[in-house]
Amino acid sequence: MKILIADDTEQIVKVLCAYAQKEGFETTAAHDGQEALDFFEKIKFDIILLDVMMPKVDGFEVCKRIRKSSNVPIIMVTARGEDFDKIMGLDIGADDYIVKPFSPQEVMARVRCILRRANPAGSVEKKLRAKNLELDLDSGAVFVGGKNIPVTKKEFETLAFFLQNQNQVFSREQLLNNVWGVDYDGDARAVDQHIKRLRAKLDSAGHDGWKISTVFGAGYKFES
Amino acid sequence: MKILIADDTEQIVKVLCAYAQKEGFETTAAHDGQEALDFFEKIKFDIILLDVMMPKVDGFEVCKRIRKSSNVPIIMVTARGEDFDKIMGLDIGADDYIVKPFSPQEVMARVRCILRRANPAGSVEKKLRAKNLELDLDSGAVFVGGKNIPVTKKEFETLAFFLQNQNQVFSREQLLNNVWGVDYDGDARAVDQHIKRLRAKLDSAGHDGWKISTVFGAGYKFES
DNA sequence: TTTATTTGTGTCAAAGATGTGACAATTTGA
DNA sequence: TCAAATTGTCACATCTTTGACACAAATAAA
Repeated sequence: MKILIADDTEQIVKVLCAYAQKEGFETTAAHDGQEALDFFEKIKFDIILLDVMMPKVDGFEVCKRIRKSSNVPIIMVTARGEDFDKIMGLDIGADDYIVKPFSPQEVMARVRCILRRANPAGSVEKKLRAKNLELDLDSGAVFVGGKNIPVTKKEFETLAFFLQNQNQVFSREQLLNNVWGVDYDGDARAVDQHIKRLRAKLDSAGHDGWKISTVFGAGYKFES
Repeated sequence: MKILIADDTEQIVKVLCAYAQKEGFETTAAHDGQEALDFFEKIKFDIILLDVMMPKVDGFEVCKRIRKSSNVPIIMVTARGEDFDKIMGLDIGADDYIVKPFSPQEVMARVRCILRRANPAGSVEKKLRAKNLELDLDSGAVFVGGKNIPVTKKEFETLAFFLQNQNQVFSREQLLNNVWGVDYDGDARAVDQHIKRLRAKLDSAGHDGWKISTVFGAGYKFES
């Protein structure tokens, strides 16, 4: 699943990309309308997120041009609710719209909703797997060898992030950025606690060819 | 089975289409009265849903014009209860009407009801099942292990929604949107009360491999 | 070996989420 | 219209999660 995220605010792009990746999307970021159109020509996306106010070519125009050649789902992002009619009116052709400020979760919920609607067969992969470990993103459930292991929200998100980036070392700071959010400012050792709790739960369930390992002086990685 | 859904609010059209599709309808969406009439000329629908307030040609007018050439079942949707006489009076010729805000499930129940009335022979019993739990969508009855459990309307709708989306976590807000209606604005904790009351009733009836479980920090899900 | 740094882990308190009873508001039915 | 049933709000008790802290254990460096 590929998603194009177009917004001229670097911070927003980063956060949304992070979340989209967490859900298993391959993300592409554009910082103005022209760049968005360029990417659209080169890559076939499954869904597109467009900010209305962007340099060079604004979101409305990008949306209209894309619609000339594609029915790819488009979600518009705007700072003002008044754009509603313009966006949802038939002349633009967007599928949904979101008003700033929004939470990344809200955005991803809309994305999932749109994709589910566009793909009723359920061709969206909602599961993450590694050997005998399985995460169900819909139910928030973790299975080891088919056995359900109850985990908390943060533990689940942490584990999901590792599953999506296997065999890669992440520093505590990187994990905080990706799982907790870019503007989280707490003790990096909080990560340790979650790793510890995850290990305890997963250990008791019995591994098979995978583990969360410590890379001394660097951070943690999920090995499989 | 083909259904025409005419409403100028994109959000409402989308939700209703999604529900209708889930029940096996082929859906067509119109966003104003003229569009609705155009579709009516081209396609033979089994039932038509008309919003009263629509651009270009309002729902009353659409209904009247359709009635000149067809007896297709029509359900009117209105924001005010005062339109009752106008809709149900013989001068219009609608078969049923629904007042906003409504829940998508309520609409589909009316649709099924009208269709059964119009076509008694070809009707199919609509039932939802999970293990020893059974919901009869037509009568609104709940059975656990064959034993009837009396539940209220909202409780039934909540449970029905869970049955249709098993093993998926829903936030209180999502449940409000899907069961209470998209433009319902009340305390999200109302959901808690219904869950609590449902649990109490279902618990006393004896489960078997299923339950409504709490996902801390996320919402509720129906597990089976 | 000694020392400094990093990581593992038990404990705990604060923040926040949920369960629930009481009651008010609303709807339904007679 | 009144009474009963249903639904939603509020307040409060309780439970969960989470992250900070302290100290022990492990690792790397000297």
